[in-house]
Amino acid sequence: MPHTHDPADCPGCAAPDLAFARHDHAHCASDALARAEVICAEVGARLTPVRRRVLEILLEQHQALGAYDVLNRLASEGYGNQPPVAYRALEFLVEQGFAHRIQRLNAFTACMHPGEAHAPAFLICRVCSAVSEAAATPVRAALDTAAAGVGFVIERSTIEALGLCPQCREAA
Amino acid sequence: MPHTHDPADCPGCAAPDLAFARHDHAHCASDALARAEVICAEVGARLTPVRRRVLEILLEQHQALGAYDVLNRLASEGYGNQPPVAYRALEFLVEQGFAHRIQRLNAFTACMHPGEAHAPAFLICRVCSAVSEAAATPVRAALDTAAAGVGFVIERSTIEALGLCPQCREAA
DNA sequence: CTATGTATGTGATACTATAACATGTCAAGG
DNA sequence: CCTTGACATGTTATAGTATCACATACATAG
Repeated sequence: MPHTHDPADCPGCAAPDLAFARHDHAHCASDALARAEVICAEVGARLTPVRRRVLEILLEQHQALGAYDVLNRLASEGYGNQPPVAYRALEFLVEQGFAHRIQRLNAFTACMHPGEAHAPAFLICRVCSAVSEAAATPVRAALDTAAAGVGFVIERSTIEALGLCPQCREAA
Repeated sequence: MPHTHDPADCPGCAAPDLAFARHDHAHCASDALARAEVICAEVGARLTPVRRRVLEILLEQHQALGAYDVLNRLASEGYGNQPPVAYRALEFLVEQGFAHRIQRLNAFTACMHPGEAHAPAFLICRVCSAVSEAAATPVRAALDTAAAGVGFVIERSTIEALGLCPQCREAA
């Protein structure tokens, strides 16, 4: 049941460090899914069963999953079990902005802010593998400035950081 | 013949947009190689024939080469022709800071500033495939700020941008 | 109903990367 | 000198990631 999204109402959205903070993940996930459905309806994209299921799988945790991890899940649930099945669904989700590819991990993670224009940076914990989508507007601005200085026009950017999340840092 | 490196003396170093600017590439490449030799001597690392040759190959152009591209070159010149040969040499070069891995391309490019501490950002032209190592200190600072805001400690960062270099932009 | 575009199924293959173990090389210490 | 140990390379095999190409199904507009 899609519902209007009020960030103030959403424990997940309220925290910028979503992936690293305790939060109502069921809400967080169902909300992202609902927003994806709304966006698809608006733009006429088709959130088919496989695509929807892949998004659900990605939304289960704040980590990145490899295409073959996704594929194994799909296969065990009766969907196709050939690589293109997973890759095509993932490609669709990335195109629509419902998921992001994490270059460093050759893996994919659900987008926590579908529909909102954003230049994301990803914070990847090397211990617990949590992936957090950080606000990167200033980062992207600095990158644009550096590029503009040499006459380069940026079309897509990849900003990823590997390190320790607050919890794992404290544990160490 | 190794020589002392004076940036003011180096047409390459003078331009921040090295890869995109016309420059004395022979000088640019031989200089980077010479600096790598000096650094190896200083830290006791061994720039063996394969490693040196791989660095020379990477230095031939301001583009990124895949491990298998490098391997093919090596094989055609009588070095080993198994993947580990290339991967080990590339790993050494990256560890020593003589080369960088471009995550987006699964490829490697020679470092234009070996020995100088730098948090590089890479500008990748999608048309001519040139890769430029841009000054990214402000970018990295913005990223550190964003990470610190959520208590995340960055250990390694990947900052890459895909787009159009000045030449290709003009041509389009 | 059927033509068309889009999505999926499927087999094969290409590309990227590492494990594991054998062999070679070189320099320091006996 | 020679041995020993650390590092580098050679080689086989295999793991992991991604795409091609073609067949089939499915939904919707005309």
